[in-house]
Amino acid sequence: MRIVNDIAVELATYLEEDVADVVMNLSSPPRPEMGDVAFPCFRLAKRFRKSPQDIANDLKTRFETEERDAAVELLAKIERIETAGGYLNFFIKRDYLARSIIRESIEGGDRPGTSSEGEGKTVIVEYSSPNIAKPFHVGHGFSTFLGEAVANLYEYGGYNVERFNHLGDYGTQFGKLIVAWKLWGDADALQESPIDELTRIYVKFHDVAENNPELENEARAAFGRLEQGGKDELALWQQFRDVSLREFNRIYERLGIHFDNTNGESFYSPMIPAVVDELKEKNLLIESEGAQVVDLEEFGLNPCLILKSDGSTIYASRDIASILYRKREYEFYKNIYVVGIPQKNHFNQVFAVMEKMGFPNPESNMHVAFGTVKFADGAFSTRTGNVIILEDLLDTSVAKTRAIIEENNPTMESVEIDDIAEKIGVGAVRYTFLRNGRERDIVFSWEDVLDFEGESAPYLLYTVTRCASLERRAPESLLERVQQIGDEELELLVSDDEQELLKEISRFPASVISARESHEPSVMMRQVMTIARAFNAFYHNAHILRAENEALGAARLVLAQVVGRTISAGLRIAGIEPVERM
RNA sequence: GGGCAUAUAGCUCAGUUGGAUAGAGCAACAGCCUUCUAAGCUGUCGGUCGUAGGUUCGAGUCCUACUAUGCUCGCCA
Repeated sequence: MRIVNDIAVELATYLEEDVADVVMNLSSPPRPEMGDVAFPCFRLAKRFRKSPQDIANDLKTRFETEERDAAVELLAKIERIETAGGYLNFFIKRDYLARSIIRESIEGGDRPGTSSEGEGKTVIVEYSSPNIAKPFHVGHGFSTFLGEAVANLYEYGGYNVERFNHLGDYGTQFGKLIVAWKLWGDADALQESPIDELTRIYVKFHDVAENNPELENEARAAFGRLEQGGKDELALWQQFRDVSLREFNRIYERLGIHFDNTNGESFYSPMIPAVVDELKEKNLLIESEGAQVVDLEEFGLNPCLILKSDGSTIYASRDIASILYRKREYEFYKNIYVVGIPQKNHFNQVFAVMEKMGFPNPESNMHVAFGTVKFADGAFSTRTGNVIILEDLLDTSVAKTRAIIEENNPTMESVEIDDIAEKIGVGAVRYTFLRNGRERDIVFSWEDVLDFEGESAPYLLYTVTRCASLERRAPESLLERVQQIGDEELELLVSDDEQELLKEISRFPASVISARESHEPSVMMRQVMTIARAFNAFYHNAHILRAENEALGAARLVLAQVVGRTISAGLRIAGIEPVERM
């Protein structure tokens, strides 16, 4: 709400403080009957040597008697000012509040609260990053959904976003796969169901290696040959990579996610010698137990391993190479890694090495960490097959959605149901990963993911369909009136329900900014949920198409449209596609 | 043992740079479909904010210690 800023400007003038500082202190009272905007005066008590209550009273008087034009103009929009226990509470005129919030929201069109703050700035978001030859389970889903939402949040702020999928396509694990394939591989099975076959031999490798430790050495040797460009190894690696990528792309297609860059670890590996040279040149590399490390004691971290004792590379060296490459090619403003919490230490080390190398703005590299998806009795494990494949979860969710739609809409055509069930079912899964703070672990439960009541994506989508349905059913004359809605009509939205809803709508843009700055889509998600709840209460209590008079009906329909557009915008940022009916 | 997280209602979680009577959803219970979609709405029940100190006019929020849990601590990623 712009008037909040106007109030802050006045207060700042009276108190001779920065407007920004005053804005920070303004808040909303806990209950609507206490006002719309609150200013706590406690911290001013020392400065003025008065009680907060007295200061609040002085400010109230000052507001009410000030004769400057700006102040008079502002006061005209304020119903009254009250003081209560050290708080200065402003009651904004309801008609003004209704008109200004709706106008402000309409200005944003389908993207309310969008901005151009990021113009000319490139942000790299690395996310998803599955490992070749391993199943795409719901743990990868977390990175995929969170990363996409973070990328969307930056785009919404006008940034140029580069979506990176840092494929895990290199490392000792491929040595293991190569060895395992030569021992037990089945070419037909690989064509039939590549990930299953690769997982099978990978699991078998670990089983057998437990009693035959020399297999591990063979695997390391095989990876060494791969890195040296060995023909056999390279051909196998390429094949494993191709078949895996085919499966991953099917999932990304379904999710509507498109990466700008899918260079995996293998892409950066050849750049490592240059990194090693640079580290040597800067005297940062020291030998330790046969390996090459960078000491990070000054950062309170353990040494970062750059080259293993056999001279082959490791993930830290690949990540360092990738940062240098990205800076060179993209001149990024931020380089964001959406990777699980367990790798926090790793990224701290890598970023510390960057700082030691004299990398400009080392804090532009950041780790956006997220919690672990696990079962009640422990973490997922590919080796034991104790995982939930993301596609299975999506299919189950879509199937359940379909059953509900069929029950509620006996006449709906099958193709339409397919389309809607897919969007809602997938949306419900995505929402599960975005609803809470990202660093929280998720204990997987079918029951929770498939609960479509209360705080859920279907609830939000249902609210959107209610708004859409109103528009479909509205008579032509009302729609025309809505097209050219006037201030005098919008000013009719003064009931408690309407005012509450309006205030929640007005908070959406700030929630998007906050979500972006903290890389927490949940912040925006919650605001959207609050708007939906407020709308559903309003919808239940008030008639819209059958309002007391047409002017009020038109205003309420505009309100419903604004709600629909705002929730839809939030859903799209979350990667969830709104539907018209369900 | 060192480091980093986390601890709020029976369960899953919010709680804005420290501010007014700590909030949602689920579960349980009681209501609301002849009325714009009941995947909805309303109400009831439910809390020593892990424990103990400290800072402050004021602490769920900041500091210290402790307890519990999780992650991590070079040749996997």
